[in-house]
Amino acid sequence: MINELELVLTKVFNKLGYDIKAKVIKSNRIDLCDFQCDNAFTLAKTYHQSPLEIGEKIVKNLNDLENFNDYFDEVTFVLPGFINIKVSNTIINKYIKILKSDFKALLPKQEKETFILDFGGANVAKPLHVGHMRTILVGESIARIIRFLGHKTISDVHLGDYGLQIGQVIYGILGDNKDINEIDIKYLDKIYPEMSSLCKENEDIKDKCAQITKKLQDGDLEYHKLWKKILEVSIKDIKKNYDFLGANFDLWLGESDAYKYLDELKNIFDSKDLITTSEGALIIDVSKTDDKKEIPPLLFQKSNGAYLYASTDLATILGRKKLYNPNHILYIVDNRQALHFEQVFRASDKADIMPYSSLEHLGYGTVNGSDGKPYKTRSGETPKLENLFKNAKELFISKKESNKDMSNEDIDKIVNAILKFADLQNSREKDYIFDLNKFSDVTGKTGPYVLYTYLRFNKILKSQEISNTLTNNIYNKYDRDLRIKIIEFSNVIESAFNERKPHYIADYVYNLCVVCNIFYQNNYISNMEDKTNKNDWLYILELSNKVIKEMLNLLVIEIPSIM
RNA sequence: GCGCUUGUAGCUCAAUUGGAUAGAGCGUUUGACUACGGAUCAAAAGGUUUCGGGUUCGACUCCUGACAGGCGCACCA
Repeated sequence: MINELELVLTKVFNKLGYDIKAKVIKSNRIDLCDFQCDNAFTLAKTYHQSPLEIGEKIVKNLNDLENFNDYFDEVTFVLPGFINIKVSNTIINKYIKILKSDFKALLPKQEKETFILDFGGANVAKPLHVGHMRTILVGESIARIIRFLGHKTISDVHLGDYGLQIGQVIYGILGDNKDINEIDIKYLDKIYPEMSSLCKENEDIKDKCAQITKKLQDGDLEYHKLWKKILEVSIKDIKKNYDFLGANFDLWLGESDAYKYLDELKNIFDSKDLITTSEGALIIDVSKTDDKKEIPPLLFQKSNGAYLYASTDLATILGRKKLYNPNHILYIVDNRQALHFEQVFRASDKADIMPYSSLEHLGYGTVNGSDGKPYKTRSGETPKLENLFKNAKELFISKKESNKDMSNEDIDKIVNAILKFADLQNSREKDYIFDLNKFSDVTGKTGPYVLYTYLRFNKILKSQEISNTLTNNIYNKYDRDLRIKIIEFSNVIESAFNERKPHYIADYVYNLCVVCNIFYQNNYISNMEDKTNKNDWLYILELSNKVIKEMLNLLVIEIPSIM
């Protein structure tokens, strides 16, 4: 609808001699109008006239349009320069009908592209924590938004499966004389933190662990066997947790899979003379002459010959390019790695592997506890993700007497909704506070509120006959507000896609539900005598529930059968 | 030290990317059903957007300085 309004206004602009594309936005003053256009200000500047003069001219021309009523109820000029638009029932219903017949009709038409999404990147053998939930939710949500617009996505979990922590764990296993068949997730959860702190205290042990890691990477058979076992056990646990969150990965690859590209990668950099030696290590200078800040060089290979995070990330880009030739690679990774990605992207660009512009680091903020510090349990440990789920579930069940009669499946879905909505309504890139109390919160701006709204309407819809016709009537303010809100959804998805921000969708679906609930409270449908009115409303409700359902899907939230 | 980032109601967060009177939820106070699910709805109180300067018709938003928090800076990932 906004696009069409812009076209109409642009035509008037052009007719008046103003060469500019009109911009229409949602009104900031819904007490005054539905939409507003603020172009009179900018026009005033470029054409050296007063906003008043220009604005009034535009408004007059709009009002003189022959087909004015196809679009508008009222267009007015308000000082200092606002053009306020109230749209007509005709255009509202036109768009409602379009959506009803083709739900995606109003989305922007874009050329189909391939996106690789790199998220979830857990480190094998290290316990999962709340931060992993963040990357999963943001990553999976963005993947679904991209797919909704018709693009192709390939999700890759990109496990950290070949780094120092593996050497540490193997060192621990050997020290314990642990039988390979007795290695399970409980053991890994115990041994990794032990070895990690041991290495911090003892340089010699750390060196030994690094040597083991290097030997593993060089193909040592015994270590390889242990590594395989660690992978098997750890991935099984990771999958269990990621399944609970509903994340789907097309690829379960990791750093180790990038190793086969390292030689070729090195040759590419060598052939372009981009690698230099520094203190025994190989580095790549990624600074640019016009840099305002100093970007340190990328460390490509350690002095002992081992490869690092940056090199495997580059090798991964090379591998992805060869296998899938994507248009974009998106990394949904903690903000703290911004510098790392800046270096990697620059290096990739310099060596013509993939251009800088096609690589995006979608950083997310740190998840903190209610004290504003990284989320910890009372005893000071980082809580395991699995326990978090368990606690959330218990809290939810204790919330209401009837909750314990629900099926386990429904409980899981609602708990998921609580966690995901609480998480995804925050803007992606900022740190945020993860409050356990939010787990038990089911009123207000929460997942359950949205689910409740959907289920309530769904019950009415299922019990009624609905014909697929809509009159041109709009019956009251609540009705009108709902229709306008529904139409907005395509614009919301477009912005969420452009900026890779799922919270736009969370915010929208919540607000849509608020409008729905106000409508519900004020309009009683079931026993209505006016059958035309009744059918129109059912038609609208059916559409709004469809929108809610699709938006929830984009937020990775499933709908339970009952609440 | 260099760099990045954040600062909005008591608390947790938004603000259509420079627009009008800065919006929600929680919490607090007060109301609403012999109706489709009360996990709902209506209303009130709560703000010098950390502080100062600048840019302009207009600034939470951009620039600049201060203050306060968080984070990153080569052989971890």
